[in-house]
Amino acid sequence: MTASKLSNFPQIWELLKKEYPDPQPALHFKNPLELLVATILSAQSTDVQINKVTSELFKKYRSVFDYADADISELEKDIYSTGFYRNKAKHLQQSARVIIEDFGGEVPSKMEDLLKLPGVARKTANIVLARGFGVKAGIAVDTHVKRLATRLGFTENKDPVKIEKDLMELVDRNEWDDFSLTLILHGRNVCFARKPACGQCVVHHLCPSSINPISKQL
DNA sequence: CTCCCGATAT
DNA sequence: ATATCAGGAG
Repeated sequence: MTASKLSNFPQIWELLKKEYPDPQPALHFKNPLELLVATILSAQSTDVQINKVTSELFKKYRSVFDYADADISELEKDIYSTGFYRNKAKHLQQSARVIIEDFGGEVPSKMEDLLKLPGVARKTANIVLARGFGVKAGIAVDTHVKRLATRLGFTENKDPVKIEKDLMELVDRNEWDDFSLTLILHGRNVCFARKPACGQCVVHHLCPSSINPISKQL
């Protein structure tokens, strides 16, 4: 929590906003249920892979009852290529049953309720709340947000919940959702996990982790 | 902390 | 062959 590193935040965020105006989610969905399902499936997978699976899945499973009553091994096959398919199938079915039994069959729109669904923690809940219901409950911290927030010096914490808290203090509440999406886009396009392309980064001169030694000074 | 796990890029 | 991907549960 050193003030020197955090001081770059306003400039970095302004430049990233200019680089990614109107960032949009990559997952395809038409309603809160589809968003919830796609986000549960997205764990440790790519959105390209998830969209490939959900384009068929959403034709077959149209309501929470379709998931609740599904044959579990059939559901596992239907989501197989997303990875972690046993856990995810179980989570989808059990979440659907909780939604039916405790929430009147409607995907809940409160953080407290979403966290009662198996397979849903803060990252997934934040996405569903922000994009599904327009509720600003927090900032979705996924692997990209975690990596970039650390590299850019926005946090020194490693626990996603603590990182989220740090970010919520830095970012204006109205920009929470855009902030997540922007960091994800920049992480996918430039600030790669393995070999960040600092030479192509619009904020490399402000980044404490920039690999380019020339532009780090001044 | 470990485990879950397939698809893709390097 | 290994690292990584809109993570979460036990």
